[in-house]
Amino acid sequence: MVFGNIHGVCNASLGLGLGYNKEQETCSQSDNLHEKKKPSLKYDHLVPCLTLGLPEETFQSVTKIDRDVHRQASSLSPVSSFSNSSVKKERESCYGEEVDAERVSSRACDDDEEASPRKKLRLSKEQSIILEDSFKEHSTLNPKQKQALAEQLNLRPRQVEVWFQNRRARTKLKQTEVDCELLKKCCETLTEENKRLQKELQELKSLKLAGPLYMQLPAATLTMCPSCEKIGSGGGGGGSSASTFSIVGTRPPFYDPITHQSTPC
DNA sequence: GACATATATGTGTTTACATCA
DNA sequence: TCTGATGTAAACACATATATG
Repeated sequence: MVFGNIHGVCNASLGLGLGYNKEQETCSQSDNLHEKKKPSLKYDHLVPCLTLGLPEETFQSVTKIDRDVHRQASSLSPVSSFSNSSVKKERESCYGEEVDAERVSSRACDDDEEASPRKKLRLSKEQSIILEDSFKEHSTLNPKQKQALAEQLNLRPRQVEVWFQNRRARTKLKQTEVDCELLKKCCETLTEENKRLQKELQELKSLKLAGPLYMQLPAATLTMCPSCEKIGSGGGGGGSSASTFSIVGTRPPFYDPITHQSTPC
């Protein structure tokens, strides 16, 4: 998510985005058939980040999901799941017996599932707890885990799969809401920052009109660039616009409202 | 009865893999 | 043997339907 040029500070754009720590997640799965990584879409480690800089520096948002691992898992799996709807329909009609058998074993307390084909399952508290715990461990399941959970909970693998899908959706929704709030706050902060910068720019322009800036400022007001560690002379050999010094007492131009750190020139 | 939530279903996309020319 | 095209299966996200409290 990138919001470029929200407030348009001169030629630089403001990038307002959500980032995430790319910390390596440890694979908690016991049956590491396929060194499964968690999908990067997972929001648990998203950390909001604001960038104030050139467009090319704007943050690249959540990367494409690494699906490879799931494919590998699926290809290795002895368990067939009816995830593809068309296939599912076909198979349900062809293998009705199998499906019915699954239904019968799906829930101990559902005696008359034949009566209502879409009677909604209500998970018991224990089942929910186990599923939640499992979800905390890993938000996606490989076929083996799915099967094991299904057996443990006396549910169909499909039900476990659906529960995880819906659970991921809920997590994402909640995270989106949190992110939205965060972005609003960031936006407000940046708006204020933009105002301040505009004001500062006006002041600098007015100073420049009156003469070279460095001639007007006491030496004590010049600071060293944290990046190149030199005091820029501004209008020396290059362009005066690339000045590397800033005025003490004001925040540096590229101020990160989140980290409260300035970006070096 | 309206509403929120949980569960289920349908659809489209992506990817790995197998097969074939 | 290598390579690109093609088909298939599996898993997912997402939207939506529907049962339930």
